[in-house]
Amino acid sequence: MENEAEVFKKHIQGHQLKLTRQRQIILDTFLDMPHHVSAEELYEASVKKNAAIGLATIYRTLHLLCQSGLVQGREFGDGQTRYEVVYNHNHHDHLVCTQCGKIIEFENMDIEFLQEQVAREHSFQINSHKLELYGYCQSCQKKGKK
Amino acid sequence: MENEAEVFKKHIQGHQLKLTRQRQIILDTFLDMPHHVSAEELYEASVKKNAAIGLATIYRTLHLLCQSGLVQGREFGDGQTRYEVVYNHNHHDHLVCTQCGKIIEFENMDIEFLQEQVAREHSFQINSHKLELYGYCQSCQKKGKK
DNA sequence: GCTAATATTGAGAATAGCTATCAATATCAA
DNA sequence: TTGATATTGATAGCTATTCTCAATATTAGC
Repeated sequence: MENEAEVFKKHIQGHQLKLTRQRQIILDTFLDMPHHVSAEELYEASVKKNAAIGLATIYRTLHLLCQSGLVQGREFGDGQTRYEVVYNHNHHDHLVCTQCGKIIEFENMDIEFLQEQVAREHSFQINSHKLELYGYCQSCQKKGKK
Repeated sequence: MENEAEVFKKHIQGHQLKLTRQRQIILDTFLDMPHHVSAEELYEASVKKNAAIGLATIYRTLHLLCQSGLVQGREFGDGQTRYEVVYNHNHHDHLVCTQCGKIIEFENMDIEFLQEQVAREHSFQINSHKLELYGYCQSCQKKGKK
């Protein structure tokens, strides 16, 4: 099984792209961060490692990572796209706390199955889906009661 | 059972707001349009009825309609928010064709039930949720095969 | 039906997140 | 090492939406 860096390298080589210092730094930084980082957060973390990286390069590299199948972007309603590694990870959906912004991942095969069924009923061919449950996490519920 | 205009009027009166000509025109226009219109589309349709309406007022009135519980906004990944009437409508989710943009609504109580269950497992209190299935509708599948 | 207090308006400036542009630079196959 | 070319950072541009503000419309109280 290849690791993430190898997958990326293979994608680069297969598309007459070049493996630059910036791309390596950005990928390394991304892999070290928690899930669901925004472009801005990745930019700040990358700049700490190497002052000479532009925001545009962050966006360009994130697109590349998505195209290589390593990463996927999601919008959780706060206006900015957040990115997470999908390579070697099971598909999952999210619980989003609208109070503190916490994001919890969950997997549920029964829901996935029912989605397929709905699609069949409407002769729809599903490529991807997005399920988010918005509300209050356990600790924000407690805070609300104070 | 109150109609939409009455619900809106009640919301206006209960919040020391004023029932203006523009707000009435915008609500009427909105109710006459199909589901999932964008602010821009509503703006164009409203301007046709009365040339002196600004885009800012459209956005402001849409916020009001959402607050009154009549309307809800959704983002389907094309960058703009689309609005639909939720008052007097059952909750539903969407199949979105990424080729032609067609949006099909569906209801599925089993999925809703499983969502509640997931929330309970994570001690989460759900306020709302969003489920979209992206792919190709029946006619775009056929076009693809040509 | 007036009038005064105040909510609302339209126009355009401002903002946020992201993408395009371009001259300078780094990469890499030969 | 070199030369063709992919990439870069800085910044201008873009789109959807929100903010600002002086002018105007609405409405409660008389």
